[in-house]
Amino acid sequence: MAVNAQKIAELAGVSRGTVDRALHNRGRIRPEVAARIQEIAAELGYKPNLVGQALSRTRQGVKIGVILQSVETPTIQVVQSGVRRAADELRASGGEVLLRELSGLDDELLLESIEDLVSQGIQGLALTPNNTPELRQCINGLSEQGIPVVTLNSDVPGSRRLCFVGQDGYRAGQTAASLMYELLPPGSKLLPLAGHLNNSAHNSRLNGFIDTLRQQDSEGALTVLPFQPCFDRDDCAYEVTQYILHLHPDLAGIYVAANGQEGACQAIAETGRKGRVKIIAHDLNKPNLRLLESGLLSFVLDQEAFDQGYRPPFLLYEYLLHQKPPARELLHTDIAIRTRYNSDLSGVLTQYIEPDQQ
Amino acid sequence: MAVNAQKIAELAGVSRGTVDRALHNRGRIRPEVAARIQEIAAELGYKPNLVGQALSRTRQGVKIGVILQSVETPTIQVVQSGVRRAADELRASGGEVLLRELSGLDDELLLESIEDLVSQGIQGLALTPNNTPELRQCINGLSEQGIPVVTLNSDVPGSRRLCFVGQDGYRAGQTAASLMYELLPPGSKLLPLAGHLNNSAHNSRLNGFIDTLRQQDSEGALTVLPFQPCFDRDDCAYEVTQYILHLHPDLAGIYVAANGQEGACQAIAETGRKGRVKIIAHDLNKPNLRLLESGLLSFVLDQEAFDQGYRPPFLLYEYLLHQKPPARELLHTDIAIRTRYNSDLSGVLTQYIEPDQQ
DNA sequence: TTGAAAGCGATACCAC
DNA sequence: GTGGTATCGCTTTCAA
Repeated sequence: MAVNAQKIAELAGVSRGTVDRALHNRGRIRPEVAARIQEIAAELGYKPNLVGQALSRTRQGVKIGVILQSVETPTIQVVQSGVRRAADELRASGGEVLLRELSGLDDELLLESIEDLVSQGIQGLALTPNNTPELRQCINGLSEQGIPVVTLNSDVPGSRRLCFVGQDGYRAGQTAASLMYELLPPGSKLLPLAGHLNNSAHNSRLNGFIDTLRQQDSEGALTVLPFQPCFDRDDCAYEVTQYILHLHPDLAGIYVAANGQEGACQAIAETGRKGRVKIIAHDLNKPNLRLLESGLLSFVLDQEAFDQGYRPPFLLYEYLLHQKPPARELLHTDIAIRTRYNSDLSGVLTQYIEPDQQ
Repeated sequence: MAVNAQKIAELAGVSRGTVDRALHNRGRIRPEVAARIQEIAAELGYKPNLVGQALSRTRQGVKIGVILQSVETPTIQVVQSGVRRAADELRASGGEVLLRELSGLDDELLLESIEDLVSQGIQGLALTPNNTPELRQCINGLSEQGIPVVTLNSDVPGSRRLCFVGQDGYRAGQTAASLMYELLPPGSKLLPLAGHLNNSAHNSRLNGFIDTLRQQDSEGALTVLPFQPCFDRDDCAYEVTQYILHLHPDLAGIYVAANGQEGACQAIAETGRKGRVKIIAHDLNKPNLRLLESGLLSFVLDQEAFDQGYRPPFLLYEYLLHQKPPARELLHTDIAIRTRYNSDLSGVLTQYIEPDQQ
């Protein structure tokens, strides 16, 4: 049987309440008594029973707010299912999750939603933020008010958020680069396709990709063509790919840093170059899984979007209930390299990539 | 505020105790009362508060046994750190984990350890089993006694274990095959290196690998040389690789299904074929990470050994405390494709692959 | 500054 | 069959 507060109390000749105050530096206790109690606790290797702790604290009730933007996109829908799962599980532990789902990116609407949730009495907030000065200020303000904030999927670097949960885009781009390096013979020509030019998450992927290829040793070096923006549109990607194929019939690889992979794949398929032009894209979802299975996509780099929704409520819960901060300020989700054979393990993944489930 | 047993009791005009019996079909209750209570509970969407439930049950105390064999191997050491972490976390919830660490594979010693743990009063057991008739019988026996068993890392198929947590070797082999298929030009020669001929886990990798390559369409087909056993020894792998290189100077890829990757890599490096012969091996550990970084290994397929140790104690805990069986009988850990760029995310992985930590 | 006691939610035991 | 009550471990009043 593990030691509990009662045992320490007996050994110290005081009451449980006193032990509690000593161990949590709550004051209202004679210093020498506190010291002795802490000594005894350390000696016995006392660890508070988290279940008891949690149960006791449910008296205050833990209320956590979550705001997701761009819920119309497949990736955020996976994030969403992670949040829902977390909400379910936390409910079974007396926690409450208030979820707001917003379409598109709208700073004003976002700030309104925050206001609303705060007025509902949330004690912690997780959200997909916009990287604007207003929002940074808002996050810092909440933090000062004692409402910890977790950013997810995208970050506001340098703000006073508790932590960020999401992909390390630069690293993901590097990973894509190393895959290309393995896949293609020296001297091969590579085309990077960008999304919107002002999307910082996608840009860091692109930078990671390009930087890494530039660093390759000269003997195995690949030729990187200038990147082309596609605005996350398949029709643009299709057109660009066709055009580049025309200019460079010996094109050997395409890296789709944002969206548009279906367009690029179509162009490759139509020109009979399937398998001869290797394509790497991001995010495991239904269409991408099909492209993997058809052999048009060589790899998909997944950002584990489910985790990005699932973890933040728990991180806040832990922080609020046990004062336990996250292990790191940046909690980068795994960069999962997916092929057709490791994309559907025991049905675990399929439920994540199915956004229209209920 | 979520509904609790008290509220249901009030609405039904009975006591909490009666509600409890009704909801858990414990008998000693008038059927019509039970029915009414269940109806009310369903209507209110009652979910028992898991924290309260857990706390209540700590009175009996949950004692879980874990037995690991071959603790001298790097992979099992990672499993071990997963078990230790789980033990720590469960202790904070009133659970107790009794861990037995055995060197090598020894059926007799294993059975003794089981006996020992059972006599200590464990209510659930997780272990790395040998696939022998005696052990199958033992597992079935424990299961009948009401002691659920979880197999981990390797399985005893068809036994009455609660579930298995570990790699799907066949799928892993398939993944390796698909990587080779992407990496190498049509017609390339491939060498599969096996471990011991009687290791069923390693054999299923090999089968997955060979089957998948045989199914490739003829236009992109690769040539698979007869596999060579290396007995998990680097010196054997080194010798075999040198010999095969001699016979087939145009060798383009090596798949190390078991161990011996360092020997194979050395042979490739020494003959100046680094990068020209692609090598894929299993399990992310210190030496393999170095080989990845040096570029000798193209990919490492990791089996997430940490999870294999971490999850079983929780699965048993959940089962014992809330009668909640695992989602599936086979809980296959992710087949993680690792390159140098996605092998060390935020330090999360490094602590797993560092077996000699405390 | 300290102790005693009342919860948190569910379960188990003992009366009736 | 059913209700009452003690209990798990901890936090938080309220008295003293």
